Amino acid sequence: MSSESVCMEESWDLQAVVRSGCSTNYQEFSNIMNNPPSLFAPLSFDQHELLNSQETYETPTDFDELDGLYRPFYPVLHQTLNSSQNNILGTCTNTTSMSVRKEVKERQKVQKKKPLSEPATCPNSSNIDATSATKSKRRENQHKRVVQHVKEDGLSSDMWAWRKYGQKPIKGSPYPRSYYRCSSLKGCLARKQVERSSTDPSIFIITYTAEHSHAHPTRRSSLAGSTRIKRDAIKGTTPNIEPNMPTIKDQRSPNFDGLISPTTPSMTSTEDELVQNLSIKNEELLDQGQILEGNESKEISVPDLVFSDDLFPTLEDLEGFLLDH
DNA sequence: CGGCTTTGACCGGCGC
DNA sequence: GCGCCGGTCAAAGCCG
Repeated sequence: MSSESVCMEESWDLQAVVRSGCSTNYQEFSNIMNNPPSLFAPLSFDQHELLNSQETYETPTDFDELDGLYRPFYPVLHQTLNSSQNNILGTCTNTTSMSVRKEVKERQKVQKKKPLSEPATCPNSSNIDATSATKSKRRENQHKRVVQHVKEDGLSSDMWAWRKYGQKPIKGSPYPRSYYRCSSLKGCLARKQVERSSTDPSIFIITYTAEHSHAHPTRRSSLAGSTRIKRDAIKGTTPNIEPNMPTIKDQRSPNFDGLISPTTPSMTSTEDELVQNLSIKNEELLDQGQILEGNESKEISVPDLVFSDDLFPTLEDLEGFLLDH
């Protein structure tokens, strides 16, 4: 089956796309270079984003200069990485956790947090009408989407911790859609929808909306509840194949449980370390102001490659390495 | 006991 | 304005 890639972007923040996709991470590239891609378990969502985002670049930045140097590596890396995670059939991405952080902060300023599940993080938000905040959030979620088509075994490639909060039958599809929110951090706006493809039941359509307001969770936190999730994934593999749902109320049927719970944070130690290094390095760079987020951003932009600043302490070193290869 | 899933109810967007 | 539909809420119950 050929790869599918669907990108739903209705009012896309291209700048955010470019900035986020261009974030340099030397540590991760170091890991990539030091560890053959075949050693990776399925990559995280963010990692996958890093590896698929160069098509989105449009705004000329400092990255463009290096871009030409890095280009020869793209096919190689993509080939090897794709072969190592062929369970992901296609993806269209727009953001990474780096650019996400600022955007989420901005968003949190204008959203009134629900007192129970989402403690207020911004005191200034208290005077904002909750209804309008909900509206804007829904609208926003509708506009920013990342869609992945994965095989069933690819559902485990997402190492974020998700908590299911709803399931709805979707008109025109025999399979229900499950709704998940990030459970790693209260207040994280990241959402995930999972539904089985009506045309190819072996394919799951995963739609991510909003972004995580935090770095990748640690192994401990990301695995919270994974036992049950795995159990549910096993017990719930029978899809609902009743196209005409009995319309009782809100088109929801009792016992309407046809979709497996897709979140199985099966992280290998290598990937775990890689992700933690990525998060730590990003934090460090952010603290040092090496990664700027904004129109005046001067960040060094490398789409598919992430480098170790131990290996390449300066850009000259990096360019030298690349020219030698 | 904390975190998870389940599921009926509610809400807003949108098309007619 | 109305109804359909998708997305979310929240109470209840389950599980380790």
